[in-house]
Amino acid sequence: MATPRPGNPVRGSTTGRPLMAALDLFGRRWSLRILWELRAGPLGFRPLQKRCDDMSSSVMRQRLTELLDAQVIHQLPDSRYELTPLGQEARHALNPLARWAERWAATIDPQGADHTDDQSASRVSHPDTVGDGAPERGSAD
Amino acid sequence: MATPRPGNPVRGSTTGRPLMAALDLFGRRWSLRILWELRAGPLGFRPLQKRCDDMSSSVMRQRLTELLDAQVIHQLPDSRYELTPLGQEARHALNPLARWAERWAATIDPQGADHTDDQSASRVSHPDTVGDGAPERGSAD
DNA sequence: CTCCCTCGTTTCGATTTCCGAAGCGGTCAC
DNA sequence: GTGACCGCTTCGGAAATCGAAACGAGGGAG
Repeated sequence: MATPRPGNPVRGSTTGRPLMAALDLFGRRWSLRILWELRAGPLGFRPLQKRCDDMSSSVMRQRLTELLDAQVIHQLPDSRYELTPLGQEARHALNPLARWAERWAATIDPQGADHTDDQSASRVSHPDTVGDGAPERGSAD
Repeated sequence: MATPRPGNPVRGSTTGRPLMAALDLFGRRWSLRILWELRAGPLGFRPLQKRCDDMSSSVMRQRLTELLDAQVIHQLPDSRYELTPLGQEARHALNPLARWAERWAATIDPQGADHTDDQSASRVSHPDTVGDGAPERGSAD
């Protein structure tokens, strides 16, 4: 399937508006997750796959190709995958969504839910919630 | 398919971390688009469908059910769909992504810009990308 | 050297999701 | 009545995704 690019018609939108292209690209299964899991640094194929809850390798290859094509990630000489600067920006654009998810959890689930099989919702220690890999940013959040 | 909720295991993640639930919910086709198209105010089923580039009604019903279930939208007495406060927040959390999409377009387009089977690609000012809808009434954006 | 493990990647059949068109019952205008 | 919307459902076919197996390449251990 064609990699969505701004300026082209995409799935579900005949006009190539950038946002629609982005919504197509990131609306595909696992793309956002891959972006998210690469936040802490480059990862190889199989390690990345494991982090993504062992997603199927065929789909993973497909997503990686699309993200490479969209210049959101690139491949290092040692063949690991890394976010491009553009990719890092996209990843940062995800922060508000992550924060919203926390509020969401708190709102629809005020007491009942014990998502206690992991350390969600109220902890800052896990490098996994909203924490950027890099503390030194002044960028656009 | 079960509507993703924070605190439950979701597709592709056995832990129910809120972000993963959100990524599952919004990673499904059209969900983000629906959120986006409801930004300007409540819409009925068919009008909304038309705005979403005539997506198939079956999938639309499915997405609506999930979003209702997740309390991101609700249904008015006249049966139109509207963002809940929570939904509006989610919709706002999308703004950075919309802005990123613009930068993305600007970055990767200069080179590959011959996708000329539509009218796009070189105008930089789309009136409809980040602009919150409904300028005609002073809503709270 | 062989044995074993990991790596990136491809292939293929089975399952799930999505599409798209048709149809249902309802309301309102003509 | 007819016709045009409406919210919503059904169903067959197309497409995306899954999951497991396999490939060659590389590396370390014995």
